[in-house]
Amino acid sequence: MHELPKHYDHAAAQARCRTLWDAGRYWHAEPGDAKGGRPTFSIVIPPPNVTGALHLGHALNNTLQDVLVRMKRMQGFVTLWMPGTDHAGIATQAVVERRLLEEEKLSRHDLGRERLVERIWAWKEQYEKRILGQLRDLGASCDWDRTRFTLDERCARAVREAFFRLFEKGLVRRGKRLVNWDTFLQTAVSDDEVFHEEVKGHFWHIRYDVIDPRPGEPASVTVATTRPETLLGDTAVAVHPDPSAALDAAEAALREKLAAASVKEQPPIAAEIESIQARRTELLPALLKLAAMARDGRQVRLPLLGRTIPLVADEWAKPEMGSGCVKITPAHDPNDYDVGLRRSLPMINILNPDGTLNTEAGPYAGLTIRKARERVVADLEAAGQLEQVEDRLIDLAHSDRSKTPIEPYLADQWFIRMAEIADPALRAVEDGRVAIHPARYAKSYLDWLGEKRDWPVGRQLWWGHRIPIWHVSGVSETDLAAAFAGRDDVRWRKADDSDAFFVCSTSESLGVDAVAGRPLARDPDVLDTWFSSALWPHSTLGWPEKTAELAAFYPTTTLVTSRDIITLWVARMVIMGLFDTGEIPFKDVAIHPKILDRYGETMSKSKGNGVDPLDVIEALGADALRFGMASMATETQDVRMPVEFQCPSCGHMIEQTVQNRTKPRIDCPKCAKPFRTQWAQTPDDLALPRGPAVSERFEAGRNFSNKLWNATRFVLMNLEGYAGEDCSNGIPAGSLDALEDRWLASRLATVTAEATAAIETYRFAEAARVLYAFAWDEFCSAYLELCKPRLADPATRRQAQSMLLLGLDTILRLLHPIMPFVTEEIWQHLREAASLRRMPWDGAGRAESIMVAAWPSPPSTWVDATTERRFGTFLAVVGSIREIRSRQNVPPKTRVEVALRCSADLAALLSPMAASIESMAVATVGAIGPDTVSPPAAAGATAGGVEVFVDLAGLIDVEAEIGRISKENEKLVGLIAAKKSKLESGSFAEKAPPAVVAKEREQLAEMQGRLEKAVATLAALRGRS
RNA sequence: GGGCGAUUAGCUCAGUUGGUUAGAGCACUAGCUCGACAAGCUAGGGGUCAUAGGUUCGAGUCCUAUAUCGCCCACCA
Repeated sequence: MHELPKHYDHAAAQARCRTLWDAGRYWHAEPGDAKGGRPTFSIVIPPPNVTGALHLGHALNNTLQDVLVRMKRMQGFVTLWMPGTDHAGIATQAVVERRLLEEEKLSRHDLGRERLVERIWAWKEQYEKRILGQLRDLGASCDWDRTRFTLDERCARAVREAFFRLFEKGLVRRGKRLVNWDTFLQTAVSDDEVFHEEVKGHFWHIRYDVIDPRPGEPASVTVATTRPETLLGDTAVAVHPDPSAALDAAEAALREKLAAASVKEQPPIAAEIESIQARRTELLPALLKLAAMARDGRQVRLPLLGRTIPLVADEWAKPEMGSGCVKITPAHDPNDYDVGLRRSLPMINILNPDGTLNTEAGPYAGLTIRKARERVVADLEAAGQLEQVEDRLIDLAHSDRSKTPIEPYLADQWFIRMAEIADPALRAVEDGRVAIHPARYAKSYLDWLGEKRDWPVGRQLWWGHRIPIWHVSGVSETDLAAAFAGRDDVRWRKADDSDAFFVCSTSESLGVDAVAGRPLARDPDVLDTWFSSALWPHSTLGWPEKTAELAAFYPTTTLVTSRDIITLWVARMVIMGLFDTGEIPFKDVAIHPKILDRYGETMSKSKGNGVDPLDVIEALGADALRFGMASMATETQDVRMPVEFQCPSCGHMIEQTVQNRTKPRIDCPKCAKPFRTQWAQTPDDLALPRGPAVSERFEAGRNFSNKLWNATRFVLMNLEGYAGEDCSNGIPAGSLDALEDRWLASRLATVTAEATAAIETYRFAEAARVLYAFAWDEFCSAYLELCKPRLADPATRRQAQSMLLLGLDTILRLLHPIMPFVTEEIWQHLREAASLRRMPWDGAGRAESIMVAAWPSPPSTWVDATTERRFGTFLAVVGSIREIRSRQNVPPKTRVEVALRCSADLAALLSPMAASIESMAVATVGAIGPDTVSPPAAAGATAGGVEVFVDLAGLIDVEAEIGRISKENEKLVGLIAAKKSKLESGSFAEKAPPAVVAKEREQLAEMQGRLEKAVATLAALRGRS
């Protein structure tokens, strides 16, 4: 006999399974296998950044992908899950640079481009290994032989080719753009890499004097700014061209808002209206004059530098705000930049790339922004130009990567024109070729893409794909044509604003030093990380080569990702996939929720509210983590996950709160022993045992693993004498005479269909719930219990063994995508102990691993609603006996005498089940049939049309029974009254569909019958007491 | 400012096109060491489905408003 340990050992099982899977390479996909018409299924992993370790979001994302991939593989698809990591340009370089500065006090310039890139590669090797290891720990069945990296040679080739094609079509341009400049990393960053944070600041009111004011004209204008140092780059002061009309419009808008506002919102709006009215008398006359002066082309003097700058009329200056006038610094403010373009103003860049001021700033050149601000303010004050200083909270843009303030900065940038290439991507989602699940997320995709904003792709970094462009000046079109004659891997284009040429090539090196004696200079920029990410589905498969992989697996089937990168990544993949290959990159996009902590905050390492997936894997097992993840993957937007610290000494769970989550050590309130957290710094703290941050939400999965393990343990303990099935359809000889066997077969067919459909439509939580409930409540609690007496009887033993194996094996296969380790471990035990078993859906031979076992496909003829209903009656009878026992405080081992009154039909059904009732309810079943008479002292109940009598003679607490029945009757009377009034109200019976009405009547009759009987029982009991 | 979503048991969440007496896990209460499983078994308590209106024979489910919370996007001299 094959006996298992009492507890499932997840650590040992995980190690064994990984060895087995790697030995068999079951995760590997060969494109050649798809030739015989076998369907394919492919997924590319959203490549994790090599900046660090995987977090719970990754665990969720990858669990869901693996669930899909494992099911499809078992269903016989040629299944590819492409793994890989992302070089994450700016993020990775920032991390490495910061460490360099902290540990060696070196900047990237001290090291130089080549050596810095070497350092980053070393970092990448280390973290990539760790990340891939974590994915394996999670059980991800990626095709490890194909692991890619967004910066590897294959991806680089695709990047050069894609860029080249964009360049060739004139979609890559270079021009002046106002960018978010990160002065620490000295690169432009995209809007997506910027976060806003409120900081305390000031609002400075500065007076600019009008040049040669005429009588009756204002002698000065006052403007307000939070960044006084930018006045050094001012090239105008703006006033609204028609301040009177603008005030009217502002007031009208406010009045409209006031009318629609709630009572609570009204006062501040009313105050705003008042302030506008006040402005009409206090400010408007001056503004009107200024507007007229602006039309006359009058000028003001820039304080400190003394330059003369024009007064311009522009709608951007809002008369209802501030002084009504605004300084214009086109090179350092996005709105001012627009004004500058509209009014053809000069644009003066006052910053060096490192954030110090350049020579345009005159005496302030060389100062940092902070120092310059102090000096400018002091000098303004000394000059008497500073009118007022207010304290104010400022929403300041910071770089996501360096955490330093962003400076808007005018610079030459590469960008990709979206106008032409966005349309096909819009259409692909509009017409459903790319389907987003849940569908509501399609809106953010379409909205974002509809704006068709140019994509700035250059980054002034060293870590990334170098832009495949060379600059050359002083040459002619003819020189270039001569130099690159016969080369179709080279294209060039004249710069828009100079006589230089840009030369683009798909080759890594152009192979020439000079064109007509002029040197070629490689562009120093690298591409935005998202550029290589956008190519990920086709670049990993070998594009632009016409590889077998590309033919077999592209377009991929499904992309699984979280909602925050729908625009950044999903949309760009669709754009580039269509542009490069003419085909969509994937058919389905499955969006999954974000995991938040108990307060609804996003998890992050810096907040200290995160959970390390490896802690969960270690403490509860990878299957527990995965089951929890699948259960959380509902269609709602976020999932809250309360986090606890687990005391390493006593196992006690300590709720993680805002107060304790950043403490380096915590004293366990139960055992009083201290443990350390991720924040431990001092040697004393570091010496303590570590208390992992976990969540009780994963315990259900751990318990479920153990439940499956023990169900298996039971089956294996009872396999003696098992000789395999002797019929070809997998259903044991003797067919399905027993009700419970027909029921099991029916349930297996139903549950298989439900679970399969749920996974196929990305309802992972539904799949987890259905399988959990079936395995636990139906297979273990009901079927397994029923088998106990049958296994003891030689006449039924063999049938029970076969059916137990059928049920267990099916459950294992259905659960394998969600819980691969425990199901594989059990599978291997079954291979050993029950090698003769054969499932109806198995072909010849037996799978060495459950990974490649056939997905169950019970015939729909197994589904039998009548049997399921009847079995429900049986379970209800057992349930009501148990309930009576419990209420009567009958000791668990004491048998009770039971009689059942029911129709002849039901009696025929229940009689063969008597032994089962006896074993499940610790009872002795007496009479069953229509003529059954209630014992004189009995506790009664009605269950699915069966009257259950438990003889209480000698055991009972009659008063308790009277109390219970009375209480129940009260409830029943209420329900009956409600139902009656509903049926008799007239309108219900007239208007509701007949089927619904009939059902209601049926229920009413049943309730009334039940009540009558209960009243009779009550009378009998009262008579005795 | 624009868009999207959430509000159901103490906690975390399900709840299909409107139709039995609204479910699960955890937590709670009582009882249980019988050879599958105490990470378990049996039974139980606990919900005017955020609030106010409306549509309907019938609303957790549909509509309108309100409140609270969250996310995305844009903007803030």
